[in-house]
Amino acid sequence: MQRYFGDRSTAVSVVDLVEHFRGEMNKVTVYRILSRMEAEGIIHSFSGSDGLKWYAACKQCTNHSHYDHHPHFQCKVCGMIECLEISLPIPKLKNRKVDTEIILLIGECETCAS
Amino acid sequence: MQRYFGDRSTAVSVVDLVEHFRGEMNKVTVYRILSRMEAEGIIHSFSGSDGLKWYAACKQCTNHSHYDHHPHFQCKVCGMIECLEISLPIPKLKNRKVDTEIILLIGECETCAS
DNA sequence: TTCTTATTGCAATTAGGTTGCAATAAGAAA
DNA sequence: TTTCTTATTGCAACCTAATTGCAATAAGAA
Ligand SMILES: [Mn+2]
Ligand SMILES: [Mn+2]
Ligand SMILES: [Zn+2]
Ligand SMILES: [Zn+2]
Repeated sequence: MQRYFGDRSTAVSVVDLVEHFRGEMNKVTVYRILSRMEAEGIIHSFSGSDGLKWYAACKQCTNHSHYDHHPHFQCKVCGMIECLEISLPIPKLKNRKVDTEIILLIGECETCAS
Repeated sequence: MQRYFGDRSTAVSVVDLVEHFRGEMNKVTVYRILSRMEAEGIIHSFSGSDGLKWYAACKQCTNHSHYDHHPHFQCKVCGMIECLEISLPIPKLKNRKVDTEIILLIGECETCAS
């Protein structure tokens, strides 16, 4: 599982992971390893637009602080999701205190757009 | 159900709706009416940070075009979600075509912050 | 009324995700 | 090596959101 995330730069849904490791390990084990790796700061998770859970490798996270508050981009054609190493400004709202923003940009990736 | 959304300015999760109309109508009916109202442009839906489905009244939608591409704000204390009538700039990405952004701002609402 | 379509209730099912518990694997201590 | 202890895994069962099939009822048009 460690190797799986080490070799890829894009995110992967839990559904796909369970399918990928089917026959090799139980789906409960997949969920548990993912939880462990997230707690250790190796990967981070987020919800896709359809509500499914996705995971991706962390680039600058430790088990004490997750630097995973970055936007993600999903291609509406092939479904691929990738982490964006950019930081967008958090808008200020009157009478409300905003401290986090969850952003999912949707469009077409390089492959699907050409 | 129409009245329910007409009287409120915040979003409501489907779970809460099913609970609210329990005894009055079947949960399947709740889901079906919501689908219908969304198709008619009366309400719009989105996923919360936990993956649950939420609905809110549309202010400028028709059955032909949904103007529901606005950010939402969720209070991490009371869980309330509201539509934000602001539009944030869609960032440009190299080699990718971005046409939609799903944004959920998280923080504390006026009531919970004071 | 009669025919036709739209809506609803209920049970069953699907799908993502979790929990309990026993079995096994891995490590440390002796 | 042997023994004790902890961590990991498999499997079945369970939970909850959401969907589907189908019969029953309601609503409208003819
Ligand atoms: Mn990421
Ligand atoms: Mn909204
Ligand atoms: Zn693509
Ligand atoms: Zn609040």
